Amino acid sequence: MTDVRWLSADEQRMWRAYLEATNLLFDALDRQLQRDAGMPHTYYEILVRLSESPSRSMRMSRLADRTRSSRSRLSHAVARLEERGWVERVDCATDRRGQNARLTDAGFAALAAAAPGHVAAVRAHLVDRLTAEQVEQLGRIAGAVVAGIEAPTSDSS
Amino acid sequence: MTDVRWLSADEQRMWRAYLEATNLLFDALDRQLQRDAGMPHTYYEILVRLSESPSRSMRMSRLADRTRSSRSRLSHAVARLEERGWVERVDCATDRRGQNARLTDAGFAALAAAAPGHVAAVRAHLVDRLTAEQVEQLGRIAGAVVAGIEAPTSDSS
DNA sequence: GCTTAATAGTTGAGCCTTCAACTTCTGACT
DNA sequence: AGTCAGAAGTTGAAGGCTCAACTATTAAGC
Repeated sequence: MTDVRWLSADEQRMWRAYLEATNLLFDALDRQLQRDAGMPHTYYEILVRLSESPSRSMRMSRLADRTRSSRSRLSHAVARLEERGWVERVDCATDRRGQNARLTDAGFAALAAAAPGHVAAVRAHLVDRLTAEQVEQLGRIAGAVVAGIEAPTSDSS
Repeated sequence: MTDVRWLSADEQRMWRAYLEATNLLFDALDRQLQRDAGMPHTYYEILVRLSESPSRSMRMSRLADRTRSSRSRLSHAVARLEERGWVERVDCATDRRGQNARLTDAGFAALAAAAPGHVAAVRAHLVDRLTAEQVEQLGRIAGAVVAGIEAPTSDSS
């Protein structure tokens, strides 16, 4: 920790470009969803995960892991989604501490209404701007980053 | 807009991996900065941009553009930074509407103190997990995304 | 069986961001 | 000079996120 390994010129360029692209992209997607579907992207993801479960419901902690969200964040989010009638909380049968979040029909409808516009935006801003090769490259790069953060190497300070 | 071009399996995989990686990465970086330097990443970027200006100051609107931030966000942020004594507002000489944000010595010191830990985190979580080739690939990909969002093709609905 | 540690989830305060006004000033046009 | 559209910044309210407590329940160790 005594002397710092600064970024090289190439690394610096990449990092700033990545930062810029990601900021722009996420802002654009969030704005599109907020405007056209009345929800932030994190809520959209929650609905997606629930919709993919056969029972359209999932344990809170599992849902938090899947959406890479803190339990606190998820708890607040589900409370909001419940107010809108898009999600219900159901007590867990086997564990009295547990809660299941269940997607309601209204929630499914909201998701179905939001999806086309969102996918179009993801295409317009990201997927359709890349070659098939780049799609593969980005997938690999993202995988490496996820693996690195999930399995902290050593100190992590 | 009548029928939707959903993502292919490959595209879907990439998109989710990218989403996951970016969420994890930005959360990790934000937490590191907040914990060790007491500032969110957006504030760090503001300080960086100011520090790179010869006069250590910049017009508010220019700074907003450079940091990809809304004017409102920047205004709030600079207010916060001013409270901490890291930035000062200075009236613009040539345009009475204008304000310049100026990095103070204390602000520069705070940035200098924060930088090593932040760079180490960027390395640990991103740069050092990629090959030189991947650094170049990601730079190119990010550039394409930025170009696409900056120059909206057509409808953008 | 009893104690203790760990898990599941919630809550409230504080902070950051967004959005939509709003004020002030400049520049262009007449 | 006079008008008026647009630019520069700010502000306050509303909503989402983080952090640190906190409750309730389960699992583990003795």
